[in-house]
Amino acid sequence: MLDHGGLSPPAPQSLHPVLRGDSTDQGDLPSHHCQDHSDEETPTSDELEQFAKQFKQRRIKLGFTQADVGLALGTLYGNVFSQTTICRFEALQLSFKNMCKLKPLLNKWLEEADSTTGSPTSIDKIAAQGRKRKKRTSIEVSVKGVLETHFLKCPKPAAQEISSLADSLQLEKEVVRVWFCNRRQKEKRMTPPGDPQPHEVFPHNVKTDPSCHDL
DNA sequence: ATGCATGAGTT
DNA sequence: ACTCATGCATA
Repeated sequence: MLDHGGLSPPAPQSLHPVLRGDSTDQGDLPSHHCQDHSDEETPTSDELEQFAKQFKQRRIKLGFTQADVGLALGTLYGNVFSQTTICRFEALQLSFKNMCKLKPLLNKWLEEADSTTGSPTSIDKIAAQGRKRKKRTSIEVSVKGVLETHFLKCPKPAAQEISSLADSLQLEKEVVRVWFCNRRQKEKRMTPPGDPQPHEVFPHNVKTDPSCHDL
């Protein structure tokens, strides 16, 4: 009988076919049956955008920090997340697929948080990572500039090129390699660097042919 | 809020 | 060696 009066306001759902023809399929679920549901299922980038915005607003209104949410998700469903991840979700700085995966979780938390008026959020910490993490290498701005220039020229440099670059910049080869990996990931985000709030511009995957030619 | 880093899963 | 999800440490 009708929809359960949960907390879903008449949100304007802009349904637009989000089709991207990139080589590497990210989060394109094959819709077997043409039965579109109200919520659930793969949302569009626009929906994610709106959800993220509302999520942040409500979160703040309820007086929770990003870290609180991440922890709550862990104690509630077993999936602990860091402040970083929550922050990136709100800023849409994750890949489309990743956003889709986290949305249901955060949505659930929202329901609980605003439904439960003053609930004792039992916090539990399960940190046990005895690993020697390398200290964060601070790359100079000038060096970053050089790297960016190279990235524009060739986002996927070969191992040899990385070696040369690392040598020229006086950096560890591994550091340079990781820098390129991270840079590529940035490009794959929903909110690509350089574009504040486009309309529906998805991160187009350029055909990265290994034809960076001579050096 | 963001930069560099790790690790599991792929190609 | 790369991608992808995720986070410690830091700005």
